[in-house]
Amino acid sequence: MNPEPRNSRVSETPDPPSRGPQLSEQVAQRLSDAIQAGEWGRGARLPTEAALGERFGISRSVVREAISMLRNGGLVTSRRGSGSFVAESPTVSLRLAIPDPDLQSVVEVLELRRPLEVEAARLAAERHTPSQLRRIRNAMADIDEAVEAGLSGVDQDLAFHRAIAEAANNSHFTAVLDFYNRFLHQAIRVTRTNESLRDTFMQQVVAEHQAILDAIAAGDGEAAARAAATHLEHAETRLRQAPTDLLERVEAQRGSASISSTESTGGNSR
Amino acid sequence: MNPEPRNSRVSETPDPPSRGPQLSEQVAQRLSDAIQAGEWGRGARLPTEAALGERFGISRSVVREAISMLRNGGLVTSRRGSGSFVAESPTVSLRLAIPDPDLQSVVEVLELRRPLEVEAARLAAERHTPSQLRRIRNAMADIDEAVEAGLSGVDQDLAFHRAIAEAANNSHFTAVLDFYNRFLHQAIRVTRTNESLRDTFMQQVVAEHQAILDAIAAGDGEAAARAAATHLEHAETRLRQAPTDLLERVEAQRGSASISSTESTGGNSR
DNA sequence: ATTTAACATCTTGTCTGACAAATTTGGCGC
DNA sequence: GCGCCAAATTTGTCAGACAAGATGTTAAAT
Repeated sequence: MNPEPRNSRVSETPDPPSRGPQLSEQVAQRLSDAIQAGEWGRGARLPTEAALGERFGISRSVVREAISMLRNGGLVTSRRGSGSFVAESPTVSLRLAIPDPDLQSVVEVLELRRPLEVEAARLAAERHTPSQLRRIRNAMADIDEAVEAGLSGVDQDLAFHRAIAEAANNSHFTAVLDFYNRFLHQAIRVTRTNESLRDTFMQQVVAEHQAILDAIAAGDGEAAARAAATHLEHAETRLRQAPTDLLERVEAQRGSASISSTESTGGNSR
Repeated sequence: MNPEPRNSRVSETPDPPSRGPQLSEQVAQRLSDAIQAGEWGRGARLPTEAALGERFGISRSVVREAISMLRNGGLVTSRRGSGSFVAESPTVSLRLAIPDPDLQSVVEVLELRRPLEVEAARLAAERHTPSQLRRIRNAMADIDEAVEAGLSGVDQDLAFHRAIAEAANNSHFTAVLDFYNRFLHQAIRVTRTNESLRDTFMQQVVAEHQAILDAIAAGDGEAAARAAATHLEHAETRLRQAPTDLLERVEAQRGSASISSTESTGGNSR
């Protein structure tokens, strides 16, 4: 029964929501700024949704959307019945678009990965625990097994490299390598499943893997680094040898499958 | 005493929302899964919020929250009046918590950064454009300027390293280094502002920077890599020389932020 | 007096309905 | 076919209500 414009209710507008792109985004931005300005310290409970709505002159829905953004950004956490809190450990996030992979972008990613894997191999040689070394060996055996079973062995290959990164005992290596693995997964698979190349390649790959493993087992960091560097250089060479093939296959796959993955919401504990 | 499910209103439940942690999260997960399963291809418009609500047996609010999560995760985009669409280029995200910096975590990050900066220096030597070299020189001059002005020069120092990463002409290097810079910013500042150490340190730092710059300017990738490696090893040494100082300062900064009762069971599920 | 149990209150999560704003669609005249 | 306008569609925002869970207070019990 009140067809008046929606903002006439505010006799004294507490804060005129400036017309703009997205109201909830503006609010999220202002809240984010306020948090980083230290208005509420780490772990502090921030005002209730109703209070924030009044403060910004908006409805609770918008406040909830804004807080949802901050929550997804890792800046706040919410507990039902209790409130929303500034995160104890704010997070920064690095995002990577996953377009249709082309040779250029794959090469760029490999360029970044190479020094990381080399260093990871060096650290793994120096720090690996017995169980970690065992896991690397198992991963290598899994590759053979998968290949003999006629599979591409891509997942097992990635698992091998991941086991090495784990043995470096520095979680950042696994995190970054996992991150870029999501990007490389498809591209690697494309080259590896190329039938004509697989047989000759696999011999090389196995030998190179063995060299890395031996160096790590021997605790020789320098040798492990060299072996890893060699392996990755050869991997790039192998990739470059089948560029047309790569592009063909990618093109064929474009229509149906959307390659991607985002962990928008974290893992469920149960 | 009557725990009748709140969904008794639905005579035929289209899809019983299983009891769980967060309803909207479940829906977001299921939507994410459906997208990755290819139910809707890239750029496709997904069903209206009302339709999704009916499909999952939930209200539009929850659908909106779920879609909001996916949107923040870079998986979908929404256009008012038009609909919500699967993103053309989905993204993966890497997240890093920024706790109160302790020596251990800083060292781990530096361990990851070192091979990246070394490789970036090598690539910069081989690929830099004249304007990029100019920018590196300017950044180095800015450090001196800032230090003479009594500032810490931290921002200028980071800008110097960033200019090198830019000259590598591989965007992933700048992205990852920027990412970890957010983490290191505070820690570096703490050590650098240590008055007693600054004078002697700055001479070393300037000399090491100069060596990197000369190698890059000469186009000598190997020399640039060596100079960068030396610089970063020394940086870690300098950091380790003032561990107590670091911890002191960090402790001093914690006071301002009210650290309320830390729930033992609290933890963070994400 | 201390511990335990019930209660009142507060806060976020979800539901429902409505309207606003922007886009898409269809029809109409030409 | 093309341009223009109105209607239908869809997301964004508002408003109010209840449910679910957490917190703090009070009363009871030992």
